[in-house]
Amino acid sequence: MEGTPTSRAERRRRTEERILSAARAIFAERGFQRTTIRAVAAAAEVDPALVMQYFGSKQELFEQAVRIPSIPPLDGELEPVEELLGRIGMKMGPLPQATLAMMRSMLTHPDAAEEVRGKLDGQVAHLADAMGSGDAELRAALMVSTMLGVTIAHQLLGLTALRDASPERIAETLRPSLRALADG
Amino acid sequence: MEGTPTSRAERRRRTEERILSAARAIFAERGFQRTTIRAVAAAAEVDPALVMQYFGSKQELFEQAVRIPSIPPLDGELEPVEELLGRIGMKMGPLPQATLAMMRSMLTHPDAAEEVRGKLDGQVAHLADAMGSGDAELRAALMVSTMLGVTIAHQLLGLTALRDASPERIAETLRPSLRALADG
DNA sequence: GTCTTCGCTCAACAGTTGTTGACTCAACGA
DNA sequence: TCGTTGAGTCAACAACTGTTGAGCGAAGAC
Repeated sequence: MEGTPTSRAERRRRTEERILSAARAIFAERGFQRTTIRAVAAAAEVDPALVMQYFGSKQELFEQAVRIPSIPPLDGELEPVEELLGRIGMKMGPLPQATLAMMRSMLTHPDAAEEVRGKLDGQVAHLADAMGSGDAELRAALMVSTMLGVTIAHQLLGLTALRDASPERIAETLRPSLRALADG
Repeated sequence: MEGTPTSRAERRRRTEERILSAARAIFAERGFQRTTIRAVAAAAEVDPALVMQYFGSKQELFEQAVRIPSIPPLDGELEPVEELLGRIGMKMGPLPQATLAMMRSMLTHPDAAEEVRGKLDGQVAHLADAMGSGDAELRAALMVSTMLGVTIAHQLLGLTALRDASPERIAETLRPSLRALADG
């Protein structure tokens, strides 16, 4: 029993984070449309009106919830291709809720689609200009698409053959395939 | 101006098909949740109540609309793996609206997710038992996931690098990658 | 202690949704 | 010709949705 456990500013930050956390979880599980402000509020043990007061609209709540702390760009050492091949395992492991929420919504929420397309286009460009040859952009796009497909099948659809495979094993098995795309 | 262009039975079949066609288009474009009975009815130039009278519920309308005429199983000649590799091009070309509707909805509509998972699991099993070796099932699952990812990126997200690439070129570039998975 | 600020709740509005029942009218069988 | 069937419409209900404004009560400033 602390005397004054929460100052006003502290209280605000906590409930705000509680709402964001609940929103991330529900957006990730149901996608944008099927997520209701009321459901988020209930999960955060808060009145629905408070969610509006904090974030203005459902759309802005979504944007805030899926805004990712921006991964440190690169260690700058490895070639992008080698780095991707090295990080497959990590990308197969448990993804942040924000990413899942984004992916879950990208096929039915135009804004999410735009956002994801932009991010993927960026990865493609980044890979492509480290690959050189003529159809590098296409091959890079197929690498990114492959990662996307495996992630969806694994994390969102739960294909039975992938469900109980460890991230490392998936990464290992997938590597030759991506390698084939990386080279001509 | 035909005298009696439409018998009663004929009329019914036509409007039913008109509704189904409109439903497929809108489901494919917006997914299950964002598709409204009213929108389908309007596109079919029909009263919303008629849609209900014909199909009973939005869910049943969806099921009927995405029910695919079941592709002729196989020509029975080629090995499944070779057949997949041969048909990549076709799968990259314009897909039936029913398939697009299914894919569009699979991340946000539980029933669609279940259906797709089942279909993909089937393809995985079919591929896997033609591949033999130890981790065949995992490799088959990754092949299917790759196809899924490329299709999503190409048809639903519209990655810029894939948007203006011809189906044949995509198939050609993707083949070595899938080949690498098919062999150990 | 007082006044103010502000986190938070309550109750409600307005729009949209899936769904339903009563009704109209032309096609059909006798 | 006449009664019946069934395709199609109209108006409405009930539930749910995002969103809003008035108000309560405790933390903070003075």
